[in-house]
Amino acid sequence: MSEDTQEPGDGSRRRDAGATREAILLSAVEAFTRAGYDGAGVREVAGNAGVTAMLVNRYFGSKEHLFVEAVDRSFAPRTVVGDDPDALTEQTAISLAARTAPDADDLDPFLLMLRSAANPRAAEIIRAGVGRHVGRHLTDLLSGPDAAARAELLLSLIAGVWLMRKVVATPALAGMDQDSLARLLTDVMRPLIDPPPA
Amino acid sequence: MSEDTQEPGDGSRRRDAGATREAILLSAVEAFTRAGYDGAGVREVAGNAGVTAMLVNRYFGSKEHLFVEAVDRSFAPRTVVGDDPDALTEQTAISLAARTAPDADDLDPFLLMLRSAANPRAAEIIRAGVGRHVGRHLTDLLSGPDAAARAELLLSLIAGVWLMRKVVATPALAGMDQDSLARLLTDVMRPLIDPPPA
DNA sequence: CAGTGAGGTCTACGGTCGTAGACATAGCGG
DNA sequence: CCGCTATGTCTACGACCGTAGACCTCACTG
Repeated sequence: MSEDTQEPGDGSRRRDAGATREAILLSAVEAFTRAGYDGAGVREVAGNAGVTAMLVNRYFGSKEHLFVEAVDRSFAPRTVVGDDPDALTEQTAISLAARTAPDADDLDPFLLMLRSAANPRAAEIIRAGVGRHVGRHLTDLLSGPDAAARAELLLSLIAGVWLMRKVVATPALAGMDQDSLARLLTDVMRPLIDPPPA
Repeated sequence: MSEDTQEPGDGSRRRDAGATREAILLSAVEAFTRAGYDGAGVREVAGNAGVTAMLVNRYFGSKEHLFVEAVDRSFAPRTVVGDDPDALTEQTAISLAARTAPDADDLDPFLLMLRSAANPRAAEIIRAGVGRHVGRHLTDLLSGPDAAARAELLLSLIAGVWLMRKVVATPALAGMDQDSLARLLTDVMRPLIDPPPA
C-alpha cells in the first residue's frame, strides 16, 4: 500500500534493520528446521538472508540466542490441534496425516524440534518453547485427569509420527495414504483426547 | 573361564585386535547414544576405548561405517515389545514406562535414533537398521490389516515418548510416575497392537 | 552539499572435525 | 635370541565452525 516500505524484489534489500532482522530470522527457521541446531551454520543462515555472518551475531547476539527466537517464531503461529473440542480427535489426526504427507514439506516446528534436540542446550530451549506455546494451550483444551501429561503424550505421538514418517522415512509409514493413516491415528489419539479413561 | 583371554582391568589392554575392536564399538554406541551422530567425535570414541582416533578409522574405515556397525549393535539385542502375544500391549507399555523412567539411563537404541536422525546420512543408516531388526520382527508379531504400518506407528509412539520424556524432558511427562504412564500408554497402544480395527 | 550515525562487510583468530600417511612397538614363530 | 608382522601411535592437513574488532558506506539531517 505505502510505497516507502517496498522491497526491491531483486536480491538487494534497502537498508532497513527491521526487514533485515526478519529475513535473518526466517532464514534461521528454515535452516534449523532442515538441518537442526548443530547442522545449520551461521554463515548459511546469513547467506540465505542476503547478509554476512557477522550481522547475524550483531542482531541476535549469538547462534544460541538466534535459535531461541527461531523456536519462538516456529512454534508461535501453529495450531497443533484443531479448536473444535468436539471433533478434536479427528481434526488432529487428519491434520497430522496431511502435514506429514510425502509431498508437503512446509516448515513444521516438530521437524525443528526433532532435528535440534540432540544438542542439550537446544533441547532446553525447545522445552521452554513448547511449554510457552503449545503446552499450556493444549492442556487447557483437554479436560479430565492428567490433562498435562495427556497433552504431552499427544505431542509425543505427533513428534514420533513426524520422525518415522518424514525424518527416518520408514517405508510402510512414509508410503501410507493419508486416509488410512488418519483413521489409525484417530483410534490411537482418542484415549488421549476424547474421554478421560476413568 | 580360560585365563588366556583375561583383561588387565587397569586401562591398558593387551594387543588383541578383536577385543580392541569391540571396545571401540561399545564406546561408539555409548557416544552416539549420548550425543548423536554429529555430536560424537571420533577422538572422543577412541579416547573412551583407550586408543587413538586413527585406530578407529583403521578398523572401521570411516565414522560413517562405524555408525553402521554401532546401529546394528544397538538395535540387535533389543526386544522393543514383549514376546507374549496375549499381554503384548501391557508388556510394551510397562516396559516403555520403566525404560524412560527419570533415573534409569541405559543405552537405548531409540535414544541413538532420536539424537542422530538430524543427519541425513545417519537417518538412512538408521532406517536400514530399523528395517533389518525391529521392523520385520514386530510386523510378524502383529496381525491384521496394515500390520507393517501399525508396527511402525508403534515405533513412532515409542520414539515420541523417549523424545519428550527424556530428551526434551517436558515436565509433566518427565515427572509422571511409571504406573500412571503405563496405564495411559496401554490405552493408546491397544488400537495398534491388540485387535485390528476392522 | 557536508557530516554523521546507523547498517553492513572484511579479515582473522582459535578451535574442532574427519582423515591420510609415515612411523613406532609389542609379541609370536623360527 | 632374532626378526617379522600385526597392532597401535604421531604428526599433520584442509575444511569448517562461532565469533570478535576494525573498517567501510549508504542515506538522511541540517
